Amino acid sequence: MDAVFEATIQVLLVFGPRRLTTTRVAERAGVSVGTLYQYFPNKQALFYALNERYLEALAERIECACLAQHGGPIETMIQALVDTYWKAKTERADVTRALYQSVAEIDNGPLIEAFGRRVDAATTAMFASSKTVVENLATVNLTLVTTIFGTVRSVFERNLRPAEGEAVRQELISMCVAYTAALGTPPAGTIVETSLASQERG
Amino acid sequence: MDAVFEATIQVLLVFGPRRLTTTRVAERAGVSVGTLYQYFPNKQALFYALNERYLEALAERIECACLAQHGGPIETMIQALVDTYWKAKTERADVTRALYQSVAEIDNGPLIEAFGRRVDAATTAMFASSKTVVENLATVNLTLVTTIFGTVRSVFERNLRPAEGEAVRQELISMCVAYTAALGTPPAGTIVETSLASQERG
Amino acid sequence: MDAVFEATIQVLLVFGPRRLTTTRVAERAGVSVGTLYQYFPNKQALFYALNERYLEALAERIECACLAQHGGPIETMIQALVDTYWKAKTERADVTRALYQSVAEIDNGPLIEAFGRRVDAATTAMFASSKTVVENLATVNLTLVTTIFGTVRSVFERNLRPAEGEAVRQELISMCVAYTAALGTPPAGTIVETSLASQERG
Amino acid sequence: MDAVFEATIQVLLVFGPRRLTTTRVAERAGVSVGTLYQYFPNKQALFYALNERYLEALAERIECACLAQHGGPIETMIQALVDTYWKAKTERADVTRALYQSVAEIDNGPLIEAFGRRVDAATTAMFASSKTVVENLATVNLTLVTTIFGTVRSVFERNLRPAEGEAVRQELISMCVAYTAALGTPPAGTIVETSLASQERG
DNA sequence: CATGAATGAGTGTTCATTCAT
DNA sequence: TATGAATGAACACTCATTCAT
Repeated sequence: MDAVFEATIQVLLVFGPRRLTTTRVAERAGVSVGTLYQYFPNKQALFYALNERYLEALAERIECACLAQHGGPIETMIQALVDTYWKAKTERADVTRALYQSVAEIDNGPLIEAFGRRVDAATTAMFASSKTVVENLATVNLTLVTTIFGTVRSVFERNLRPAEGEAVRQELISMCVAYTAALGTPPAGTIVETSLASQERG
Repeated sequence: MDAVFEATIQVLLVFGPRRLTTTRVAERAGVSVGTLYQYFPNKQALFYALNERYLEALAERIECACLAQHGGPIETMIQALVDTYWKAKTERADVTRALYQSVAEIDNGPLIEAFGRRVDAATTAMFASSKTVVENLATVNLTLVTTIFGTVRSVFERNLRPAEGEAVRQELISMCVAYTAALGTPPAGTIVETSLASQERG
Repeated sequence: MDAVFEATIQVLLVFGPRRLTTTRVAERAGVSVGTLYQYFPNKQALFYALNERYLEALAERIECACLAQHGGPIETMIQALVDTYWKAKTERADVTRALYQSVAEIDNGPLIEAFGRRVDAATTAMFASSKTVVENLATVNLTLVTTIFGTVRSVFERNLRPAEGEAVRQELISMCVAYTAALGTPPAGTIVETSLASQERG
Repeated sequence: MDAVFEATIQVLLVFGPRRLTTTRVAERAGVSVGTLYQYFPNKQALFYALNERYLEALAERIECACLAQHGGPIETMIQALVDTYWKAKTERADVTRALYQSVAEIDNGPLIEAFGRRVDAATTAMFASSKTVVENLATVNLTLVTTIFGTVRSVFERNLRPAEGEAVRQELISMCVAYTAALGTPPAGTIVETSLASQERG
């Protein structure tokens, strides 16, 4: 079973989503096609399960990391969040890349959506536990999570060199920290206006 | 020709990458398959051209927007950058989604890479023209661009509701502004340390 | 197209319904599988078309034969009917056998039903044109047609030797003639009672 | 064992010959596939046994019915023969239909042939015991049996409504009786000529 | 004996690509 | 140059059969 998932990733990386065949996956996993179809009713189910499993593990990991930061300072929270997500995506970059490709096989939209909401909940709870009171936490949290997710994705997509990726990771933390730090004190005279402020008026 | 590109996007959206066939694209474009193959030697070439064309237009648009901000305040630059990119991706969300799916057909990695570098150059030039001097501009710029690219992608991927997307867009601007504002004045006593500083020492 | 039908029959006879594959049919027909699928959307459609075409031709042939007998004596009508049907089924016994086997591929029930009704109509019209008035013509006709159809089928199914088949054919005519002849004069004192009589009373 | 046969029929009726699988049969019969293969070496053997068993039972039933009529009047014999066969086929119409479909799995030709010959023997003996002497009994008997077999089959195949089927059954008896009654007295001046006469001359 | 997971040859069907018209 | 019928390799999936437990 694990072998099948691993094989799927390998085939995805070596052959790409177009030339991934159930036969090839089975072969690589060291089982027969028939066996593959005893585990998964069809090809899509295999991909769905692969994504589900991956996102489940990732969600748990993030939830765990969030819980560990409860009550701490917001900067540490952000750093922990970025680091956890980044590490999870980076430590097995091949898996990450493979899963990005699996869009060709299934529409993992709903899975990603659910995953996002789940992480939102965990991080919101974490930030809410902070001593620093954040106004409009829902929006701020959504922004942080979406930004972090996206930046990691973009680092992969742009195929940044390791050093560049590392730099972006550290800067992302700074960015998020600066953002939350600035939340309470909007600098007067700026053109820029946060949605929080505008929404409060509107 | 344009009809073919448009048809490709439509078919991609309606049928998904798996059930996209050259015949269907040709049909939708109002030409015969044979004609399609006179324009493009094969299916991949069609997708390559589609992506290339799209990214070329997008790059130009961003370059243009950057040039317009030369010499201005950094906040306006950021706002312009985010707005331009966001608008480009949002105004034809269907195309954006379709192109995200085209990974199944071609590995657009190199195209995206090149596109990123080109945007980097344009934004770096823009930021360099600002009165505010930014230390370690390359890294800062890379972070900004990568973050902006990624966040937009993530908004699509997470399928955020329009209001949420809008909120994230505005907050992203705040975030980038706060980040650049904080660059000159690293708050003492923080755990967080920017990669710039650490790299300068390392 | 005709080649495909012919090939289907050949493959059906040589390999049987289980080992009939679209590839084999195409091969035998001298075309590629792809071409086969341009004529017929799927395997079942091929079989449906084959049956439809065959039954259509057969129905026309019978209708034609029936028309030719209009106004004649009933004995000649019966002989013509049996002979026409018998000849049609026998002259290409391979086709007949092949079609009997195609039940495995499609449920040709509706086709057969419609064919039967169509023949019923033709024969009823023919018998109605006879000088001999037949009471309860609908039932008599149904019996004649059903019996003739069935007997031919049974001769094939039982794999009777040619001489036996021929004998049965001739006797079947006698039987049908004797039946119609006896219709007007039910022999007194018989245990047997025709449904006509019983229905007339009931 | 009986459960397996019953299950086979059920699966045949519900899924049709194409989607009948050994696994499904085993499942329905409440045993494992392995067990199924201990009873029957392969799928064909199962079908062969099913047909054999059915035809054996049917033959016995007919033989029995024939014996019961020995020495009686020919009309009663015919009625008994038709009724016995008709009832056997009709009382479990589902089984009858299922067996008609099993042609896809095995060529039951030889079984049917043997069955026919066996019935021929039984009915010939019966008719021979009648007080009425039938000339050319072999041919007459073959005709009667073949006609009866076929008519029943045709009633199923044409999917006649119950009332129609019943009418045909009664008329079939009349027909056979009329046929045998007319055997001794060939009506002068008819075009029709029985094969008996023609063969005797030829 | 009974089980049912594992096997893999075989099948229906698709679709990128070609080429005669 | 445009066409679209023809091609056939490739694929997802099935199912009769085996055999370790």
